[in-house]
Amino acid sequence: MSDKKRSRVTLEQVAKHAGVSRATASLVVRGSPNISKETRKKVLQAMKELGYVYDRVAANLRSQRSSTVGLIITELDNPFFSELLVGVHEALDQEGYTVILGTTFDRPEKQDALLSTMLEHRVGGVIMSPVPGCSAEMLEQLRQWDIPVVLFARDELPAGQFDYIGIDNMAGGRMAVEHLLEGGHRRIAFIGGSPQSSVWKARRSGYSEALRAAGIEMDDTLLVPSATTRQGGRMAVKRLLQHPNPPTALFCYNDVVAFGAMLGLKEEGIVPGRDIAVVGFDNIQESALFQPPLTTVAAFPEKIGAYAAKQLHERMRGDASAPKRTILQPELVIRQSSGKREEKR
Amino acid sequence: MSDKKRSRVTLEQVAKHAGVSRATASLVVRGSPNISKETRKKVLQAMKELGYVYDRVAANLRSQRSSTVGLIITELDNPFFSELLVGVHEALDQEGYTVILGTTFDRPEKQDALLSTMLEHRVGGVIMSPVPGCSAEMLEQLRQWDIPVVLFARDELPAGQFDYIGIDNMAGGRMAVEHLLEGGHRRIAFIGGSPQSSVWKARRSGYSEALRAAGIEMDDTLLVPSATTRQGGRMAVKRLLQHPNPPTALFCYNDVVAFGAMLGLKEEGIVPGRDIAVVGFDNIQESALFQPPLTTVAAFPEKIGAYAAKQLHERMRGDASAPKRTILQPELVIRQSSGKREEKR
DNA sequence: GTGAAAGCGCTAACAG
DNA sequence: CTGTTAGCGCTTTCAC
Repeated sequence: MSDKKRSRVTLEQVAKHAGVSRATASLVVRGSPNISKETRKKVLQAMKELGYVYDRVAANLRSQRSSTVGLIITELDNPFFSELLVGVHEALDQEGYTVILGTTFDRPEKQDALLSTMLEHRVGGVIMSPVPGCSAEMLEQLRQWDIPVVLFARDELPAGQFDYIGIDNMAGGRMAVEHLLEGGHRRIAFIGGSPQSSVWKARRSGYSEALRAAGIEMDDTLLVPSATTRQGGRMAVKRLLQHPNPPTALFCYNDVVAFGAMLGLKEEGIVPGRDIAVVGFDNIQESALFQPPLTTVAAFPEKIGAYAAKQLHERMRGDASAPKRTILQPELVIRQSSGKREEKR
Repeated sequence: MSDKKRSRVTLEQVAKHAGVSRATASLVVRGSPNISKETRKKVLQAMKELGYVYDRVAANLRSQRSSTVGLIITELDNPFFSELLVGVHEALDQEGYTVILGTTFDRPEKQDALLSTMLEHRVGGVIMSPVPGCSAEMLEQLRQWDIPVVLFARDELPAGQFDYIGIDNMAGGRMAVEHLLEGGHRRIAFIGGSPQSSVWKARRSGYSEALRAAGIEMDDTLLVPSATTRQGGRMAVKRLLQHPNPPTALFCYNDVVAFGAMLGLKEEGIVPGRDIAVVGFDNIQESALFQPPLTTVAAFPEKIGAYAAKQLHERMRGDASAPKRTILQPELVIRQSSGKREEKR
């Protein structure tokens, strides 16, 4: 908390300087059309001379509106999320909102704390990627408070209560595995990620479904969860290599895990894309540049972010219709890590 | 701007419910010690029952303090900046500040607009990575307004006017080039980045100095600026390959450019780390995982961010000493892209 | 220790 | 078109 007390030039002073009333000056500031050209000019002049800065906080307090929105993200070190952030942020910015940023690092307490802080700061709405295990109290409070909340990228919260923007993770998982099946693979592992998360469950369903459709029996020993990091992927692969009957292909929870996995493979002298096929998920920028370039399922983070911003904007403008789920379709991007020779750009 | 008008539970209501005055309730909320245990309990109880949420905005307005700080970053798609963001954000958060985020995309007008918005939102201070060509007016206004501003990562603004945290780019450039010289290279190009930027100039000075010290004549045709992106690095390399007397080593403006450059080289059948040496700058996470792993100059983004946050905090607490420059020392991280066989971890 | 009154900088309603 | 009055939710004197 800052200790400085600052003296602001107030509208009052501007008004006095321009020889009008405070109310008139207020109208000018807000660009009301019902002001004579001359008065406006006088006031604008006075503002400039005095170095007036509009006090949006005071204005919001008085008018009971808000020009800020809260943006809660889980982690920034995964490029998927920073791309997401770019998308939302840019869109919100364009709508004229000021964004208050919060990072949960995937900790529920942190998320609760951030939501509280944001309420205290009178945000007009919140866009968030929820952590698994979000406290019920907090949700209840949000609902009571009835400030619009848009979820994105993950839907850990009870479905149907809030708007949600995300991609079809199940379809994505299916696509990835079908691609591997087409490549002739029969033993396909699903590695990385946390089984508690809704996203993991969805991708895993897609995986299972594709295998089932191909008449392949599920082998739970090929399910190797891990931290959602490079290191996690690396460890998962090492464990998998101990397997008596190891897989010939890996479907990775996401691209970051896939990078880690490929790193681990290389360390063991196994060449991804030749000795073993690897598919990721997200299509973050690096995936095109990794060696070998990563075959992956594109999840369009920036697009998701932009949609989420748009949805929140509508809610904040009064749209009170039932919560809406917007599900984008993922796309398979075939590169070399899955052993195919085609290159799709 | 949200249209919703919300009804908040006010302190007044809490006070009434608890049978005390508003002032007393206020003291309780802020944890004043001069309150009897009993009264406190009553008030806390009332707060809970009514679902009271503290209105920090109203409080700040009245007390003329601020609990928010503005954080202005230039681009998020470069991991260097997202790592920087993590560092600052986390530190600010720990000090109890709420952060308002802005992205300039390296456009001066955008930066001006963001600063204005932040002033309007009564931020108590600003941490920013300035764009080249920051308007003089804005600076003047900031100074007049006299809200603490801490610059980081880049110092485009007139030196000595604001606090600055960064690394020694010149030393970094020198280290990179000296390393290449030790590898026996004589024709070393400096590619990527924008010559207008202070960072570019500093790295370039280090480059020149190292060459001069080695008695090598500068060859300006080996200076190939570009967009600070992978694509930029890729294009720069392609251009350089047309050179009648091409370099045997590349010092890249930063890691992202280096990745692009290596990509471009591979496309031409040239193997970085064997046929040509490549050194980057920043040491972002990916650089350890690229193929070949990138030799680079570590710039410690998270550390810079944390320092910047700390510095701002002190200013906001009233430290009025002269502007301070904090320059961290970079470190060379040798990996395979520069042709050495040692691996430093 | 607690209460009453004033006011942060602005907007909203209503007069004129 | 412009001015007057009231008050957003809180903190801050200053009494008691």
